[in-house]
This record gives sequence, C-alpha cells and structure tokens, in this order.
Amino acid sequence: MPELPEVETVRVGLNQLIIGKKITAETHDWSKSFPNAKADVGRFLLGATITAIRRRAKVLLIDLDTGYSLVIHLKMTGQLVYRGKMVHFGAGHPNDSLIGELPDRTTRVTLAFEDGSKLFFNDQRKFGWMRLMPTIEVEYLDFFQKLGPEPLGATFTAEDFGARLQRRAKSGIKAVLLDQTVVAGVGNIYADESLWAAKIHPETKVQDLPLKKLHTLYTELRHILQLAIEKGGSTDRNYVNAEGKRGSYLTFANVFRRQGQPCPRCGTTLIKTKVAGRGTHLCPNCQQVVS
DNA sequence: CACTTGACCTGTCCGC
DNA sequence: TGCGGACAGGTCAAGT
Repeated sequence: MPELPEVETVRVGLNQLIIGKKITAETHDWSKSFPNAKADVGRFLLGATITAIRRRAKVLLIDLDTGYSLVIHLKMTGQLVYRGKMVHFGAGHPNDSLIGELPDRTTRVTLAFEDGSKLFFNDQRKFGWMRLMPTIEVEYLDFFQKLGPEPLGATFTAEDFGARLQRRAKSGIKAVLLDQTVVAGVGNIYADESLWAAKIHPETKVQDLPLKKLHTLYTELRHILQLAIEKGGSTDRNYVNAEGKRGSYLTFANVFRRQGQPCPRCGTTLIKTKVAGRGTHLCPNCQQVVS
C-alpha cells in the first residue's frame, strides 16, 4: 500500500532521524528481503555512515559514505521504523502507533547504529526487498530506466501528462494511471481518489477523454498527492511512518474504502468493483463511462 | 503487441 | 470452533 505519499513521508521521517548515523550491525531472517552477499554487506554497509535519504517513485534510497546505497521497496506491507535507544511506550497518542516492541515477528532486517538506536525493516507479506549496490548504478536499474516522471516534479506539466497517457490511448484510464512507466508513484488509493475528483469512470478509454478532462485529472492527481503527503499518507492496514505512526489521509478520502456510503458530491451510494484486476471504488452517478 | 492473469506471501474476515 | 476460500494490491513474468 505504500504509494508515493507514504514513501515520501517515510523519507522525510528518516531524513530527520538517521542522517549521519553509523551502521554497526545488520541482521536479517528472510534472505529474499535482503539477498546481498555477506562480503558486500561487510565491506560497504557495516561501518558506513548515512549521508542522504532519497525517493524515486515508490522506492526509497539510503545513501552511504562508502559510495553504496540501500535501495528499498516496501511493496504492500513493508515498514521502515526507527527506534531510539530509549523506547517510551505510552507516549503520544495511543492510536497513532500500530506496532509495539521491535523486532516483532514481521521484522525482516535490522540495522543497528553506533549510538544504540536501530532501524527495522518489517514486512508481513515478504513482498518488499532491500538491495545494497553502488550509488551510481542505481539509476541504471531496469526498473529505474523504465519509470515515468515524478507527478509532483516541478517540470511535469499537464501537457506531459496528457502526452504520456496518450501512448496508451486504447487502455482504461485506471490501468494507465497504475502503470509506473507512464507516471511514477500512483497506486490504487490515489488512482481511485483522483478519478473520483475528476469525475472520470476508471474504465474510460484514454482516447475517449476530452483534453479538458485530462487537465482536470492532472490537477486533481497532483493536489491529492500533495494533500496526502501533508496528512502523512494513508494507513489502510499496515502502513506506518518512520516513527511507527499512522497516516491520516483516509479520513479525508472521498471514495477509497467508502463503498456503501453516500458520494460526498451527489449523495449516490458509492460502490466497489473490480477494474484492471484491482478493487476499485467509485460513484456510479458522478463517474460514468464516456464513449 | 496490448492487456490479463498468476505468482510472490501472510493475515484477516466471511460463511458454513 | 474450525476450516476453506476470498481478499488485500506492487511488480514482474507468463499467458491469451
């Protein structure tokens, strides 16, 4: 479930918590989560100091002073949670935290820092992964080469958006929004939310959307992603930020997980269906297929 | 060639 | 209570 806003929230959190920290130990209990050779870990991870945290699409990059980076994809249930040396349970709002003592049974990788604090990579479903590789090689990964532009990038215009969508003119708009090679970082939640906001049925073919609609979708998508970042992302089931706390965006969501409730715009009962193989939430009145 | 389905996994929820 | 099956949904590979 971590999409662009969730990964960005983790990035901002880690940026405040672990920059300048020196890694002194690493353990993992699921080799697929972190398949690097032990020798590389020993040479380029242990003893390394964290210099920067970056994000591209839904991927997190932790840069090290050894010239290597940790490339991390949280996939659906991944979490990156930092714990200081002193753990204060009961502090803050009890509902904020989804997790207790760490490591727990979902912890796949643990990084320990020189000051006694730790970073836990938890992943209930084991789809997520972490790779150690030379920083300069990251951009040449096949995944990165194929990625579309950042939707919140300063240079990303409505015209770019429209042109890229048109490459998949005959496809349904939701399937295209979820395609990371068209635009990077959009997942199921924000696809549904932005299509509702732009009053577009998710199965509408791209070629059937008037230019004005594409413009609206561009504006709404950017606005929603930005708002979601401000709200700390969406916690549907597992997602938490770098401090183990929930995001609050779903409180503001208009359709996602709101089937059976009235459409905030017209009052029609929202429905849940399946589009492009994904659970899809929409208003059957506001969002109709045009052709 | 474009799109759909299945695999990767585990936990939760629902119906019987 | 226990149990089978559907479902959650990011990405890649395989199939139609």
